Amino acid sequence: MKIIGLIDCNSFYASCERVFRPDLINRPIAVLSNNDGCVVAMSSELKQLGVRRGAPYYSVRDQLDRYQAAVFSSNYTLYQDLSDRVMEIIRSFGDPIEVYSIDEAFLYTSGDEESLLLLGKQIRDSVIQQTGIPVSVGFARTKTLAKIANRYAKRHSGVFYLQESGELQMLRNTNLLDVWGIGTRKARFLFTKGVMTAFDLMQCEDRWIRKYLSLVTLKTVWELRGDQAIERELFRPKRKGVLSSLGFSEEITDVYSLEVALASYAAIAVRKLQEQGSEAMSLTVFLQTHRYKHSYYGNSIDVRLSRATAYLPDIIGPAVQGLHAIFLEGLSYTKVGIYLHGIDEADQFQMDLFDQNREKKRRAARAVYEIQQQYGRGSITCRNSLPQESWRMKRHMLSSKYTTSWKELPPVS
DNA sequence: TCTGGGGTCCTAGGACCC
DNA sequence: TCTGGGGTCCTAGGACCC
Repeated sequence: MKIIGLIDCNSFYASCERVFRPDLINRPIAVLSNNDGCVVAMSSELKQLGVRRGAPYYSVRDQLDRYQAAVFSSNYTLYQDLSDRVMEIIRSFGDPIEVYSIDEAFLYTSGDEESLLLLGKQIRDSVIQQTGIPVSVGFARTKTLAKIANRYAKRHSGVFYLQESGELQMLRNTNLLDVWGIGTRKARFLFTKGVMTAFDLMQCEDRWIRKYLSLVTLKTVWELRGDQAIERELFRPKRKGVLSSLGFSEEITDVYSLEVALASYAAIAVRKLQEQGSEAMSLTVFLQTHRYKHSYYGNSIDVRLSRATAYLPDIIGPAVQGLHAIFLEGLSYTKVGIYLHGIDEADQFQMDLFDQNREKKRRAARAVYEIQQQYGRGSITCRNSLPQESWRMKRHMLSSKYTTSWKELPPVS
Protein backbone atom coordinates (compact mmCIF):
# COMPACT_ATOMS: atom_id res chain seq x y z
CA MET A 1 0.00 0.00 0.00
CA LYS A 2 1.45 3.37 -1.05
CA ILE A 3 1.59 5.82 1.79
CA ILE A 4 2.44 9.51 1.83
CA GLY A 5 4.31 11.07 4.72
CA LEU A 6 4.44 14.76 5.45
CA ILE A 7 7.39 16.00 7.47
CA ASP A 8 6.89 19.50 8.75
CA CYS A 9 9.26 21.55 10.90
CA ASN A 10 7.57 22.89 14.03
CA SER A 11 7.42 26.71 14.13
CA PHE A 12 10.32 26.66 11.68
CA TYR A 13 11.68 30.24 11.77
CA ALA A 14 11.27 30.43 15.52
CA SER A 15 13.01 27.06 15.92
CA CYS A 16 15.91 28.25 13.73
CA GLU A 17 16.44 31.24 15.99
CA ARG A 18 16.36 28.95 19.02
CA VAL A 19 19.00 26.57 17.66
CA PHE A 20 21.77 29.04 18.48
CA ARG A 21 20.13 30.55 21.52
CA PRO A 22 19.51 27.82 24.08
CA ASP A 23 18.50 30.54 26.53
CA LEU A 24 15.31 30.86 24.49
CA ILE A 25 14.08 27.34 25.23
CA ASN A 26 10.54 27.59 26.57
CA ARG A 27 10.50 31.32 25.90
CA PRO A 28 8.00 32.78 23.43
CA ILE A 29 9.60 33.82 20.12
CA ALA A 30 8.21 35.92 17.27
CA VAL A 31 9.79 36.36 13.83
CA LEU A 32 8.85 39.38 11.74
CA SER A 33 8.41 39.78 7.98
CA ASN A 34 10.60 42.01 5.84
CA ASN A 35 10.73 45.58 7.04
CA ASP A 36 9.68 44.28 10.45
CA GLY A 37 6.10 44.61 9.19
CA CYS A 38 4.12 41.77 10.65
CA VAL A 39 4.51 38.57 12.63
CA VAL A 40 5.13 35.65 10.26
CA ALA A 41 6.21 32.94 12.67
CA MET A 42 5.79 32.18 16.33
CA SER A 43 6.97 29.55 18.79
CA SER A 44 4.26 27.34 20.26
CA GLU A 45 4.21 29.31 23.53
CA LEU A 46 3.15 32.41 21.63
CA LYS A 47 0.59 30.59 19.52
CA GLN A 48 -1.04 29.36 22.69
CA LEU A 49 -1.20 32.89 24.02
CA GLY A 50 -3.40 33.77 21.05
CA VAL A 51 -1.14 35.94 18.89
CA ARG A 52 -2.34 35.73 15.29
CA ARG A 53 0.01 34.91 12.42
CA GLY A 54 0.13 37.88 10.04
CA ALA A 55 -0.74 40.42 12.73
CA PRO A 56 0.96 43.80 12.15
CA TYR A 57 3.89 44.11 14.54
CA TYR A 58 2.82 47.48 15.96
CA SER A 59 -0.56 46.05 16.92
CA VAL A 60 0.87 43.22 19.03
CA ARG A 61 4.01 44.93 20.27
CA ASP A 62 2.68 45.60 23.78
CA GLN A 63 1.40 42.07 24.04
CA LEU A 64 4.80 40.65 23.01
CA ASP A 65 6.51 42.85 25.59
CA ARG A 66 4.15 41.65 28.29
CA TYR A 67 4.94 38.03 27.47
CA GLN A 68 8.66 38.88 27.34
CA ALA A 69 8.84 37.40 23.88
CA ALA A 70 12.12 37.40 21.98
CA VAL A 71 11.49 39.21 18.68
CA PHE A 72 13.58 38.69 15.52
CA SER A 73 13.73 40.18 12.04
CA SER A 74 13.64 37.53 9.30
CA ASN A 75 17.03 35.98 8.63
CA TYR A 76 16.32 34.03 5.45
CA THR A 77 19.95 33.13 4.84
CA LEU A 78 19.96 31.23 8.13
CA TYR A 79 16.55 29.60 7.54
CA GLN A 80 17.41 28.42 4.04
CA ASP A 81 20.68 26.94 5.19
CA LEU A 82 19.04 25.00 8.03
CA SER A 83 16.26 23.93 5.68
CA ASP A 84 18.81 22.45 3.25
CA ARG A 85 20.33 20.41 6.08
CA VAL A 86 16.96 19.14 7.28
CA MET A 87 15.99 18.04 3.75
CA GLU A 88 19.33 16.29 3.28
CA ILE A 89 18.72 14.23 6.43
CA ILE A 90 15.21 13.27 5.35
CA ARG A 91 16.55 12.27 1.94
CA SER A 92 19.17 10.04 3.55
CA PHE A 93 16.44 7.61 4.62
CA GLY A 94 16.17 6.53 1.01
CA ASP A 95 12.54 7.15 0.07
CA PRO A 96 11.76 9.65 -2.70
CA ILE A 97 10.87 13.04 -1.29
CA GLU A 98 9.28 16.21 -2.61
CA VAL A 99 10.47 19.41 -0.96
CA TYR A 100 7.25 21.35 -0.84
CA SER A 101 8.35 24.52 0.96
CA ILE A 102 11.17 25.80 3.12
CA ASP A 103 9.86 23.80 6.09
CA GLU A 104 7.99 20.77 4.71
CA ALA A 105 8.55 17.76 2.52
CA PHE A 106 6.38 14.89 1.30
CA LEU A 107 7.78 11.39 1.51
CA TYR A 108 6.62 8.50 -0.69
CA THR A 109 6.83 5.22 1.11
CA SER A 110 4.93 2.09 2.18
CA GLY A 111 4.71 -0.30 5.11
CA ASP A 112 2.57 -1.41 8.02
CA GLU A 113 1.74 0.72 11.02
CA GLU A 114 4.66 -0.42 13.07
CA SER A 115 7.27 0.26 10.41
CA LEU A 116 5.78 3.66 9.51
CA LEU A 117 5.76 4.83 13.10
CA LEU A 118 9.34 3.63 13.49
CA LEU A 119 10.42 5.47 10.33
CA GLY A 120 8.70 8.64 11.53
CA LYS A 121 10.41 8.44 14.87
CA GLN A 122 13.83 7.83 13.32
CA ILE A 123 13.46 10.84 11.03
CA ARG A 124 12.33 12.99 13.91
CA ASP A 125 15.21 11.90 16.12
CA SER A 126 17.86 12.33 13.42
CA VAL A 127 16.70 15.81 12.44
CA ILE A 128 16.56 17.13 15.99
CA GLN A 129 19.87 15.54 16.87
CA GLN A 130 21.75 16.82 13.82
CA THR A 131 20.16 20.27 13.41
CA GLY A 132 18.26 21.09 16.58
CA ILE A 133 15.03 21.57 14.61
CA PRO A 134 11.94 19.69 15.90
CA VAL A 135 9.76 18.12 13.19
CA SER A 136 6.44 16.30 13.12
CA VAL A 137 5.59 13.45 10.80
CA GLY A 138 2.11 12.48 9.56
CA PHE A 139 1.32 9.48 7.33
CA ALA A 140 -1.86 8.84 5.33
CA ARG A 141 -3.19 7.71 1.95
CA THR A 142 -3.05 11.11 0.20
CA LYS A 143 -1.26 14.43 0.54
CA THR A 144 -4.35 16.19 1.85
CA LEU A 145 -4.91 13.49 4.47
CA ALA A 146 -1.21 13.53 5.36
CA LYS A 147 -1.53 17.24 6.09
CA ILE A 148 -4.34 16.45 8.52
CA ALA A 149 -2.35 13.59 10.05
CA ASN A 150 0.59 15.94 10.51
CA ARG A 151 -1.57 18.49 12.30
CA TYR A 152 -2.63 15.78 14.70
CA ALA A 153 0.97 14.62 15.17
CA LYS A 154 2.02 18.17 16.11
CA ARG A 155 -0.48 18.26 18.95
CA HIS A 156 0.36 14.78 20.19
CA SER A 157 3.52 12.71 20.17
CA GLY A 158 5.06 14.10 16.97
CA VAL A 159 4.43 11.05 14.76
CA PHE A 160 1.04 9.83 13.61
CA TYR A 161 -0.32 7.39 11.02
CA LEU A 162 -3.88 8.14 9.96
CA GLN A 163 -5.16 4.72 8.96
CA GLU A 164 -7.99 4.28 6.53
CA SER A 165 -10.25 2.94 9.28
CA GLY A 166 -9.77 6.14 11.30
CA GLU A 167 -10.24 8.64 8.48
CA LEU A 168 -13.96 9.37 8.87
CA GLN A 169 -13.69 10.06 12.58
CA MET A 170 -10.71 12.34 11.98
CA LEU A 171 -12.50 14.25 9.22
CA ARG A 172 -15.53 14.79 11.44
CA ASN A 173 -13.23 16.54 13.89
CA THR A 174 -11.48 18.65 11.27
CA ASN A 175 -12.69 22.16 10.57
CA LEU A 176 -12.91 23.21 6.93
CA LEU A 177 -10.31 25.92 7.44
CA ASP A 178 -7.82 23.26 8.48
CA VAL A 179 -8.15 21.49 5.15
CA TRP A 180 -5.26 22.11 2.74
CA GLY A 181 -6.61 24.13 -0.17
CA ILE A 182 -9.61 25.65 1.61
CA GLY A 183 -8.99 29.29 2.46
CA THR A 184 -11.20 31.85 4.11
CA ARG A 185 -13.08 32.66 0.91
CA LYS A 186 -14.17 29.14 0.08
CA ALA A 187 -14.79 28.30 3.71
CA ARG A 188 -17.12 31.28 4.08
CA PHE A 189 -19.13 30.15 1.06
CA LEU A 190 -19.28 26.53 2.25
CA PHE A 191 -20.33 27.53 5.77
CA THR A 192 -23.37 29.29 4.34
CA LYS A 193 -24.29 26.01 2.65
CA GLY A 194 -24.05 24.12 5.94
CA VAL A 195 -20.73 22.47 5.09
CA MET A 196 -18.76 22.84 8.30
CA THR A 197 -16.22 20.03 8.56
CA ALA A 198 -13.87 18.09 6.31
CA PHE A 199 -16.36 15.22 6.61
CA ASP A 200 -19.21 17.39 5.27
CA LEU A 201 -17.01 18.51 2.39
CA MET A 202 -16.10 14.94 1.50
CA GLN A 203 -19.83 14.11 1.26
CA CYS A 204 -20.56 16.85 -1.32
CA GLU A 205 -21.42 15.79 -4.84
CA ASP A 206 -18.69 16.16 -7.46
CA ARG A 207 -21.01 18.07 -9.80
CA TRP A 208 -21.97 20.55 -7.13
CA ILE A 209 -18.34 21.22 -6.19
CA ARG A 210 -17.37 21.65 -9.83
CA LYS A 211 -20.22 24.06 -10.41
CA TYR A 212 -19.84 26.33 -7.38
CA LEU A 213 -16.16 25.97 -6.60
CA SER A 214 -13.43 24.70 -8.91
CA LEU A 215 -11.47 21.76 -10.20
CA VAL A 216 -8.87 22.44 -7.52
CA THR A 217 -11.45 22.02 -4.78
CA LEU A 218 -12.77 18.89 -6.44
CA LYS A 219 -9.29 17.41 -6.27
CA THR A 220 -9.21 18.27 -2.57
CA VAL A 221 -12.49 16.40 -2.12
CA TRP A 222 -11.13 13.33 -3.91
CA GLU A 223 -8.06 13.42 -1.72
CA LEU A 224 -10.21 13.52 1.43
CA ARG A 225 -11.93 10.38 0.14
CA GLY A 226 -8.56 8.67 -0.25
CA ASP A 227 -7.93 9.05 -4.00
CA GLN A 228 -4.54 10.50 -4.82
CA ALA A 229 -5.46 13.46 -7.02
CA ILE A 230 -2.65 15.91 -6.38
CA GLU A 231 0.34 14.95 -8.47
CA ARG A 232 3.72 13.88 -7.29
CA GLU A 233 6.41 16.38 -8.17
CA LEU A 234 9.70 14.77 -7.46
CA PHE A 235 11.60 17.19 -9.65
CA ARG A 236 11.05 20.83 -8.94
CA PRO A 237 9.85 22.40 -12.18
CA LYS A 238 11.47 25.64 -13.25
CA ARG A 239 9.81 28.75 -11.98
CA LYS A 240 7.57 30.39 -14.50
CA GLY A 241 8.08 33.85 -13.17
CA VAL A 242 10.49 35.60 -10.85
CA LEU A 243 9.38 38.39 -8.58
CA SER A 244 11.52 40.81 -6.64
CA SER A 245 10.10 43.62 -4.61
CA LEU A 246 10.33 45.16 -1.16
CA GLY A 247 8.70 47.96 0.72
CA PHE A 248 10.87 50.98 1.63
CA SER A 249 11.70 51.98 5.14
CA GLU A 250 10.89 55.60 4.21
CA GLU A 251 8.54 57.08 1.65
CA ILE A 252 10.17 58.07 -1.63
CA THR A 253 9.03 60.89 -3.88
CA ASP A 254 11.70 61.25 -6.57
CA VAL A 255 11.82 59.03 -9.59
CA TYR A 256 15.59 58.69 -9.48
CA SER A 257 15.55 56.89 -6.12
CA LEU A 258 12.84 54.59 -7.44
CA GLU A 259 15.02 53.80 -10.44
CA VAL A 260 17.88 52.82 -8.18
CA ALA A 261 15.68 50.59 -6.04
CA LEU A 262 14.11 49.02 -9.12
CA ALA A 263 17.53 48.33 -10.61
CA SER A 264 18.60 46.57 -7.47
CA TYR A 265 15.50 44.37 -7.40
CA ALA A 266 16.08 43.63 -11.07
CA ALA A 267 19.55 42.41 -10.12
CA ILE A 268 18.04 40.03 -7.55
CA ALA A 269 15.45 38.74 -10.00
CA VAL A 270 18.08 38.20 -12.69
CA ARG A 271 20.14 36.17 -10.25
CA LYS A 272 17.21 33.87 -9.61
CA LEU A 273 16.69 33.58 -13.33
CA GLN A 274 20.31 32.58 -13.85
CA GLU A 275 20.20 30.11 -10.99
CA GLN A 276 17.72 28.05 -12.92
CA GLY A 277 19.41 28.69 -16.27
CA SER A 278 16.53 30.64 -17.79
CA GLU A 279 16.00 33.83 -19.73
CA ALA A 280 12.97 36.11 -19.65
CA MET A 281 11.02 37.44 -22.59
CA SER A 282 8.95 40.06 -20.78
CA LEU A 283 8.66 41.89 -17.49
CA THR A 284 6.18 43.78 -15.34
CA VAL A 285 7.09 46.83 -13.28
CA PHE A 286 4.81 47.96 -10.48
CA LEU A 287 4.80 50.70 -7.88
CA GLN A 288 2.55 51.68 -5.00
CA THR A 289 1.96 54.40 -2.49
CA HIS A 290 1.05 53.51 1.06
CA ARG A 291 -1.34 50.57 0.83
CA TYR A 292 -3.66 51.56 3.62
CA LYS A 293 -3.88 55.26 2.97
CA HIS A 294 -6.93 56.95 1.57
CA SER A 295 -5.23 58.39 -1.50
CA TYR A 296 -3.75 55.05 -2.58
CA TYR A 297 -2.18 54.86 -6.03
CA GLY A 298 -0.86 51.64 -7.46
CA ASN A 299 -0.09 50.79 -11.06
CA SER A 300 1.81 48.33 -13.18
CA ILE A 301 2.97 47.99 -16.76
CA ASP A 302 3.99 45.05 -18.90
CA VAL A 303 7.02 45.40 -21.11
CA ARG A 304 7.82 42.97 -23.88
CA LEU A 305 11.57 42.64 -24.37
CA SER A 306 12.97 42.51 -27.87
CA ARG A 307 14.51 39.12 -27.11
CA ALA A 308 14.86 36.62 -24.29
CA THR A 309 17.63 37.64 -21.94
CA ALA A 310 19.21 37.16 -18.53
CA TYR A 311 21.59 40.09 -19.03
CA LEU A 312 20.97 42.72 -16.37
CA PRO A 313 21.55 45.90 -18.44
CA ASP A 314 19.08 44.65 -21.06
CA ILE A 315 16.48 44.35 -18.34
CA ILE A 316 17.15 47.50 -16.33
CA GLY A 317 16.73 49.77 -19.37
CA PRO A 318 13.20 48.70 -20.35
CA ALA A 319 12.23 48.37 -16.67
CA VAL A 320 13.19 51.98 -15.98
CA GLN A 321 11.29 53.10 -19.08
CA GLY A 322 8.25 51.27 -17.78
CA LEU A 323 8.67 52.89 -14.40
CA HIS A 324 8.57 56.34 -15.99
CA ALA A 325 5.35 55.46 -17.79
CA ILE A 326 3.49 54.78 -14.56
CA PHE A 327 5.27 57.24 -12.25
CA LEU A 328 3.13 60.18 -11.10
CA GLU A 329 4.82 63.30 -9.79
CA GLY A 330 3.97 64.50 -6.28
CA LEU A 331 3.19 61.17 -4.61
CA SER A 332 5.07 59.39 -1.82
CA TYR A 333 5.88 55.83 -2.81
CA THR A 334 6.47 52.95 -0.44
CA LYS A 335 7.07 50.09 -2.80
CA VAL A 336 8.40 49.20 -6.24
CA GLY A 337 9.05 45.84 -7.82
CA ILE A 338 9.76 43.83 -10.91
CA TYR A 339 8.36 40.54 -12.18
CA LEU A 340 10.23 38.67 -14.93
CA HIS A 341 8.17 36.27 -17.02
CA GLY A 342 7.89 34.72 -20.48
CA ILE A 343 10.45 32.22 -19.24
CA ASP A 344 9.25 29.16 -21.17
CA GLU A 345 9.80 30.93 -24.44
CA ALA A 346 13.42 31.60 -23.68
CA ASP A 347 14.41 27.97 -24.06
CA GLN A 348 13.39 27.91 -27.67
CA PHE A 349 15.15 31.08 -28.68
CA GLN A 350 16.27 31.50 -32.25
CA MET A 351 19.52 32.96 -33.47
CA ASP A 352 19.02 36.69 -33.73
CA LEU A 353 20.96 38.08 -36.65
CA PHE A 354 20.46 41.65 -35.51
CA ASP A 355 22.01 41.15 -32.13
CA GLN A 356 25.61 40.22 -32.71
CA ASN A 357 26.39 41.05 -29.10
CA ARG A 358 24.18 38.30 -27.89
CA GLU A 359 26.87 35.75 -27.18
CA LYS A 360 29.07 38.39 -25.64
CA LYS A 361 26.26 39.42 -23.30
CA ARG A 362 25.56 35.86 -22.36
CA ARG A 363 29.17 35.35 -21.46
CA ALA A 364 29.20 38.60 -19.47
CA ALA A 365 26.07 37.56 -17.58
CA ARG A 366 27.62 34.19 -16.86
CA ALA A 367 30.85 35.79 -15.60
CA VAL A 368 28.99 38.12 -13.25
CA TYR A 369 27.02 35.18 -11.92
CA GLU A 370 30.16 33.18 -11.26
CA ILE A 371 31.92 36.05 -9.53
CA GLN A 372 28.91 36.50 -7.29
CA GLN A 373 28.85 32.78 -6.56
CA GLN A 374 32.42 32.91 -5.37
CA TYR A 375 32.71 36.30 -3.71
CA GLY A 376 29.16 37.10 -2.63
CA ARG A 377 26.22 38.88 -4.14
CA GLY A 378 27.43 42.36 -3.32
CA SER A 379 30.82 41.84 -4.97
CA ILE A 380 29.82 42.95 -8.45
CA THR A 381 26.72 44.58 -9.82
CA CYS A 382 25.51 47.39 -12.07
CA ARG A 383 26.57 50.91 -11.14
CA ASN A 384 22.97 52.02 -10.72
CA SER A 385 21.84 49.11 -8.60
CA LEU A 386 23.81 49.89 -5.46
CA PRO A 387 21.78 49.92 -2.27
CA GLN A 388 20.94 53.21 -0.61
CA GLU A 389 20.10 53.90 2.99
CA SER A 390 16.71 55.42 2.25
CA TRP A 391 15.09 52.28 0.94
CA ARG A 392 17.07 49.52 2.52
CA MET A 393 14.97 47.20 4.65
CA LYS A 394 14.31 47.80 8.27
CA ARG A 395 15.79 44.82 10.14
CA HIS A 396 16.37 46.09 13.61
CA MET A 397 16.34 42.71 15.32
CA LEU A 398 18.41 40.54 13.00
CA SER A 399 20.19 37.46 14.34
CA SER A 400 23.66 36.50 13.16
CA LYS A 401 24.65 34.51 10.07
CA TYR A 402 25.62 31.63 12.34
CA THR A 403 25.97 29.01 9.69
CA THR A 404 27.08 30.85 6.56
CA SER A 405 29.69 33.33 7.77
CA TRP A 406 32.86 32.41 9.63
CA LYS A 407 32.89 35.77 11.35
CA GLU A 408 29.53 35.12 12.91
CA LEU A 409 30.02 31.60 14.20
CA PRO A 410 28.54 31.20 17.66
CA PRO A 411 31.10 31.09 20.49
CA VAL A 412 31.56 27.84 22.38
CA SER A 413 31.85 28.13 26.12
C1' DT B 1 -38.87 39.14 -38.84
C1' DC B 2 -33.59 39.26 -38.96
C1' DT B 3 -27.32 38.50 -37.26
C1' DG B 4 -24.25 30.81 -35.17
C1' DG B 5 -21.32 28.52 -32.70
C1' DG B 6 -17.22 26.42 -31.64
C1' DG B 7 -12.25 26.49 -31.09
C1' DT B 8 -8.03 28.79 -29.58
C1' DC B 9 -5.14 32.06 -27.59
C1' DC B 10 -4.26 35.66 -24.42
C1' DT B 11 -4.77 38.40 -20.26
C1' DA B 12 -6.22 40.05 -15.82
C1' DG B 13 -7.52 38.89 -11.62
C1' DG B 14 -8.83 35.71 -7.90
C1' DA B 15 -7.80 32.22 -4.49
C1' DC B 16 -4.69 29.82 -2.04
C1' DC B 17 -0.24 28.42 0.23
C1' DC B 18 3.84 29.25 3.17
C1' DT C 1 5.67 56.99 12.82
C1' DC C 2 3.80 50.87 12.40
C1' DT C 3 0.03 46.31 7.85
C1' DG C 4 5.93 40.60 3.86
C1' DG C 5 7.14 38.67 -0.18
C1' DG C 6 7.28 34.99 -3.33
C1' DG C 7 5.09 31.51 -5.56
C1' DT C 8 1.22 28.30 -8.17
C1' DC C 9 -2.88 27.34 -10.61
C1' DC C 10 -7.43 28.30 -12.37
C1' DT C 11 -11.21 30.99 -14.39
C1' DA C 12 -13.76 34.25 -17.00
C1' DG C 13 -14.04 37.00 -20.72
C1' DG C 14 -12.43 39.30 -24.95
C1' DA C 15 -10.43 38.95 -29.58
C1' DC C 16 -10.06 36.47 -33.44
C1' DC C 17 -10.81 32.84 -36.82
C1' DC C 18 -13.52 29.82 -39.69
